[in-house]
Parts: sequence; C-alpha cells; structure tokens
Amino acid sequence: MPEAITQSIQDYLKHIYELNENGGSASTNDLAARLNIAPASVTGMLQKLANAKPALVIYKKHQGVKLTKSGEKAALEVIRHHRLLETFLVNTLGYTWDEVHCEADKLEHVISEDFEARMAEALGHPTRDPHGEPIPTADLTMPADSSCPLASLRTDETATVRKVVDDDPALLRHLREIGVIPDAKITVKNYSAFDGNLTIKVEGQRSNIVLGSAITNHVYVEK
Amino acid sequence: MPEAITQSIQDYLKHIYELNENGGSASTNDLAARLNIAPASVTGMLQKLANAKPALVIYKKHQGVKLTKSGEKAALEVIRHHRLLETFLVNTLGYTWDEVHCEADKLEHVISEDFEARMAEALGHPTRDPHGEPIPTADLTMPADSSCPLASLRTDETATVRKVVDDDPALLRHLREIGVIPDAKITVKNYSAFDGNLTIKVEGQRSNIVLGSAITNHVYVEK
DNA sequence: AAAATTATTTAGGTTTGACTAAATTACATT
DNA sequence: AATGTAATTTAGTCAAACCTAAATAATTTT
Repeated sequence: MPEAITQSIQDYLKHIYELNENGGSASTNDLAARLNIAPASVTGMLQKLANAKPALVIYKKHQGVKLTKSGEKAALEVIRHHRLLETFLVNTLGYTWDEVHCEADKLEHVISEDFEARMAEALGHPTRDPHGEPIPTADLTMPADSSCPLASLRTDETATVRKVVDDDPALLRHLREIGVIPDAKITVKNYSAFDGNLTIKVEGQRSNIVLGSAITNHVYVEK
Repeated sequence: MPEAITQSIQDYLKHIYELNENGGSASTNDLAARLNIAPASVTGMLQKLANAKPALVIYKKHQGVKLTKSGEKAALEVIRHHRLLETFLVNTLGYTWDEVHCEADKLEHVISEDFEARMAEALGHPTRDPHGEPIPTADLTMPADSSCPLASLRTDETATVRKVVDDDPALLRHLREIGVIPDAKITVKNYSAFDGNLTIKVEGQRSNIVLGSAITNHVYVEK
C-alpha cells in the first residue's frame, strides 16, 4: 500500500517543487533553509521519500533531489490547496494579500478534497491566487506562466504585473500601497546599471517609483 | 512557560469537557472509546495533563478526570472553533449539517484566533451551530442551554427542537427529511411505555412520525 | 595537486503519542 | 469474606520527525 503522505512530507514536496522550478534539482541545504530544519534531518527524510513504495523523489547522494511523477502530483495538490485557500481567505473573509500566507500554510494540509472542490466552485474556478501565482488545475497540471522578473526590463519597456513572489507581509503591504499588484500596467522610466534600480510609472498612480533589485527580482511581469 | 497544547491534547480536553457535561468525571475507558485509543494510552496522557505546568486536568487514579479552569478554557476554545467552523461551512460553502463534522474536526486545531474572529464576524456572531449546539462566546463562556431530551416528553406535550446531539450523517439526513431540525415545533401524539417510542407531529409536516428512543435521546427540545 | 572550505551524510539521541501484554485495583456477586 | 470480572495502570516498545556532533565528500582556492 502507498505510504501515508504526512504533513511534513507535504511540506518537503512543496518546497522541492518550488526549488525545481527555477533550475534543476533541490539541494539538501536549500531545503533545510526553507523548511527551517537541520540539513541532517533533511537527508534522512529524502532517503525515506526516495525509498517510499511509490518513490516520491529521485535522490542521489550529494546531487540533490527531483520529484517523481507521484511526488509532483502530491506537491501540486498541496500547492493547489494553498493557493485556493489564499484566494478564499481574501474573497470570503476579507483578508489582505499580506495576511493569508501563514493561515494557508496550516490549512493546506488539513482540508479535504471536498472542501477544495467547494472552494473552487464558490470562487468560480480561479486561475491565479491573490499574489498572481497560477493555481494548479483540479487534475493537477500547473498552468504555463510566461512572466519574467521585472528586474529584466529596461528603459521604455512596458508590461503588466503578473505575480509577486514573496511572502513578507511588510513588502506586500508596501507594494499594494504603490499600486504594484497583479494586472497593474507599468512602464520603465529609467534603469540604473550601477545599482540595478528601476524607475517605473504605474498606470493610474501619480508619481514615479524607484525600486531596488531586492524588489524587482520578486515582481514578475508580462510584456 | 506553559506547555504547548498539541492537537492530541486539544482532542482529549474537548472530549473530557463533553463527558463532564453529563455527570461527573470522565473515565479512562469512556475517553479511550471516544478517542479511538487504547485505554493504557489514555492513562499516560492523563498523567501528563495533570502534571503540566498549569495543570489541565485533575486526575486521581481509578477515579476519572475533570478539567481545571485552564483545561476548560482550552476545551471551550476548541469547541468554539468546531462549532463556528460547522456554521461557516454550512453558510458559506453549502455543506449540509450531516457533512460538516469531519471537516470541522480537522480544521478546529489549525485555525488562528484571527480566523476565528473573522468567521464569527462574517456569520454575525451566531450563538448556535447547525445542529443547534450552543457556541461558546469569544471570552470562552458556554451559553446556558436548558433543553431536555425529547425522550422525556409525554403525550400532548409541545416543544421546540433545540439541538441534535449526534454526528451520524445517516441519522442527520433522516431527521432533516422528516423536519426534525432546530426550531421545529413538535407535539407528542403518543408515548409507548413498552418500547419508549414517541409518536410526534412536526408543525408543517403532513403525517405523524414514530421515533424510537435511540433517536429521541439525541434530540433535545425546549418546552 | 594539496589544502581549505563548504556541503552533505552518518551515527546516535530526544520527544510525542501511540501500542501490547501483564499486573493491579475496584466492583459485583455469591 | 471470597472469588470472579471489569476497569485501570504499569512497563516496555515503536514510529515519525526532529536534533547535535562527528565524519566524509565535493568544491574552490592557492
């Protein structure tokens, strides 16, 4: 029988998925940092996941891990839960986009498939969460997302904000204040080669804004 | 520092509270049965809860347990979560009253105080859950409930259904079908001393209904 | 290529909350 | 009062998922 996918395992799989997205395989250390767990503990868990009845990851010593098909499905399930929950909390209980992350992180492991389906229905089957992240479909496919970091734009380029990839509530509140939220239209007024700062104009906002790369690397746009 | 109140502990406290309600102290065996845990395991946990920094229960060998003030507060917190969640699931996601129990049992341990407050607000601070059970107030007081078992009524008595104390989905669906739900007005048409059956008329329903004591002991009414 | 640094793994240990089997206590009956 | 039964507790295990410290492997620097 397939072994139980515990809450911890769900967390591992979710983070492995995200690390796999940008680049190749997830390293023990990266995972440990993200999960706030000692590297040694991660090694132990990865060995377990690799030896599970339907293997959830492919793991070779010192070379990091990648998800198997089974592992990816399980990861997408958790991510779908998380993103639907964030959307639900904002739409139904008046949360703001900077407040939803922690709550969704706990609920994602606990809700039933029925709950998931009812949320999706009630929300009209949304395709993006409040941060603009794509929501995996009910059959566990991750929608394509062709956005690129705002940091990669140059003077005079115009784009639409797609998503903000950061959970820091303070940053999210700040971005909301200056109007940098999904679907906002922006134009790059200036690029500074020295510090990577971008000066942008957000459609509908009065003044220009200067953003450092710490921010522009976490805001994704589509030209 | 006060010790962490884990999910298991929350479950113990909740069930001790419920066993304390009808009568005195909860026995090891009753608890074991309710929690689906071996009696020996319950003994171990009770010793732990009794020795916790702020003791959560008062426990004497072979004499069952009762909650301390701290334990009761913790129990009411969980019960408030549970009942608000049931109400929320019915009102917001279209669950029926027979479908909410399992989901609420998982969510109750996981939601934040913020989530609790937002639910209460969104629902207009309800005082009873979909089964008619009173919802502990935000300051953790259990509202008085003077209802008595339907089984205690006799011929010609009239009453209003207050609550149904049973989680069996099949029974709940049946009761809903015959109109025995909170606030329904009923009249006892006949009482059979032999089997304890009650024949009742539900206001607004066509025909009389005969209910055995397995049911009438779980339906509470107010005269 | 050797040495130094960093990343990863091994080994052994802890905590939580369950379990079973055996022992004990309490209760009920004769 | 003695015995049998039921309830409870003790004692010893187990699994999951974490930890620290020490060992090893990989990578980078000199």
